[in-house]
Amino acid sequence: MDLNQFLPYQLSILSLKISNGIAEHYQDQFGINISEWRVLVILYKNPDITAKKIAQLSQMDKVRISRTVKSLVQKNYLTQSQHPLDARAKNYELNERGRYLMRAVIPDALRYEEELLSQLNQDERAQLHHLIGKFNRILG
Amino acid sequence: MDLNQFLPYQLSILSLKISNGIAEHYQDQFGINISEWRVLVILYKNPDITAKKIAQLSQMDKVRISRTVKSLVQKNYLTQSQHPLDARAKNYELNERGRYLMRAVIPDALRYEEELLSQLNQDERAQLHHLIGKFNRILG
DNA sequence: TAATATTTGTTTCATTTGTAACTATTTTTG
DNA sequence: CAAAAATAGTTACAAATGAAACAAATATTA
Repeated sequence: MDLNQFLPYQLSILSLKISNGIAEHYQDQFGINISEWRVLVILYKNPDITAKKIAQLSQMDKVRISRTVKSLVQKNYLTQSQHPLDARAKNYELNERGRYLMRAVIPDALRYEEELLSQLNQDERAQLHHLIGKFNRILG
Repeated sequence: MDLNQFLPYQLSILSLKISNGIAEHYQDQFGINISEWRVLVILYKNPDITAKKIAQLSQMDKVRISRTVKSLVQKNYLTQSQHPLDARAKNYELNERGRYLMRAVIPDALRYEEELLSQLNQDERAQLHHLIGKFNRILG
């Protein structure tokens, strides 16, 4: 048995390389971590949603969401407001500063992705897309 | 920008699913974690090597190796011996109990991998292999 | 060969993370 | 409608992690 040929190992190494690279880049360039980045992306497209909804959309757990929105409010990228129907919940949305940040961050992210994908030809891209979909179906 | 279509995000979710599944399985079945599992696999094929060599082969950092071999020695799966030429280093190898464990763990791991791969046809397997190799080359 | 630099491995410390317990509120049910 | 159950979110605690400092030994170099 060769560790380097073992699929789960290969995948974890690969994904670690990619996400460490991104994490470092975002920390340096924008002072945000991956959790914060994910929540910001979600809120950019989905304004005025609760932590629960963020959790659903990001696949992050509620503790992490709680900490992340707290930090983003402190950094003054989000505004919090009472949920109109549920006193337990709060709604979150990007404030002007948050939207400004995202107008820089998102093109940057897409550029990074495009740079990765640009090394693949059309067939390889399609295969990648297909395989990711398939694994997600397999793994639930 | 859709988080769910963003490649680095998809990869990290995927790899997390796979490695969490495995981690839980190994903890339940054999009482070992992923770090321990990796070091055991390395030592199964490479007896009598130093922590440094383990680090090279596993791509784990030296702190993690140090802790992992310590724990494996405590759990009595490894024997430690002085390195003959370098007083700073120790050699590690599986003892009988460690080899016994690995004779159970390795087929189990390969079965898991095979179960994953069995859901792919021959073309898809080849594509997967190709893409992993390509990404590793791209990302260094 | 003595001084300096490098290497091997461990420990310390701060950070991240997840589980479980908790509070507060809302929903369900008898 | 009151009691019980469920839900939204936070906090407390413990485990995992990594960077940096460290000790000990080896290698280099002047």
